[in-house]
Amino acid sequence: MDAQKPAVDLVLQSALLWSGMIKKADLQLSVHGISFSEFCILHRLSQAPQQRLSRIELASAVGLSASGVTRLLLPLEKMLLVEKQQNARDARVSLVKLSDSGQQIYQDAQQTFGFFASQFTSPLTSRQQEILAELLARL
Amino acid sequence: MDAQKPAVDLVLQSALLWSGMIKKADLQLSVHGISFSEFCILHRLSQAPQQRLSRIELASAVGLSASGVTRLLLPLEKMLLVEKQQNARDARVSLVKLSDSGQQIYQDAQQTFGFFASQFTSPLTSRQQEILAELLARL
DNA sequence: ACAATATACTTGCGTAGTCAAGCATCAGTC
DNA sequence: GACTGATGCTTGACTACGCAAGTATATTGT
Repeated sequence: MDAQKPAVDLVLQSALLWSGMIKKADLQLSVHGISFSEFCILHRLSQAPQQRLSRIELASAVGLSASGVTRLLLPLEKMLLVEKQQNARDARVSLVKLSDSGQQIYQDAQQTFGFFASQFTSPLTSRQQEILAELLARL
Repeated sequence: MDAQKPAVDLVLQSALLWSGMIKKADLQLSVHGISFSEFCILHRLSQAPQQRLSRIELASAVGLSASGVTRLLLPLEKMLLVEKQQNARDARVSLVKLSDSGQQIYQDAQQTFGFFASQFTSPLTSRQQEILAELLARL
């Protein structure tokens, strides 16, 4: 049981760190009118083939439930950052495609977020960041 | 801008990882009738001097707002896991003290959580866990 | 071909949390 | 000792989800 203490501390420390990180990121991104979750969506879409994905792919890519994605996309559709499209092969899936203006907003937000992420990780050397990424990737 | 990509990926990867981790932890802890946030509260209280803290100390310790703490504590008070106490020196602060039954529940939950945390971190050697903790501590 | 089951959502309802406003109390200043 | 501002906390209104149930479509077994 005592042997578990480092693991417990590691997990709790990390949870605290990332909840704070998300709040800071939200604050930075708010100048573009989007939240961290919305940025994640745009980010995933932007690197998807044809800038489009189904809603469940999106859900797992950003760690949300299907209903969470549905609700997150509503305002993005209203802002015309994404478009709803149909899949010819399967009428159940409704694809989400990054629109031109969505691409534009994403580019701007990506600048902001990239700067933020660099700042956030700046206490580590790039070698240390690599190590960190690799360790996290194993979890 | 391309130089920022590793930092961006690192941050997004981590956010996804920890949101998933918290969901798993919530699931494990649900057998004790508490959430991950509630466990954090009990954990901090248990290691505080006299097992008690003010609400704002608790808030910053678990990464919540003051109002978030007020609301989280309501059910815990109803379940009698914590008690409200007054501070003789300052009538504004209301201290939160871990009750005996709270201590008991915490011990049980801590077993569960310790096991979970060990499992979660098991892909890494303990040396790697140390390195990870140290890197995270710098952020 | 047709039932049974599985998948991709959407929606209603509930919970967890935030922010802003308000209240009580404390600390410093005149 | 009354005024001013900061601090600790609570509450109202809101947002961001999740889960369970419902709908539409696809797939599989017979």
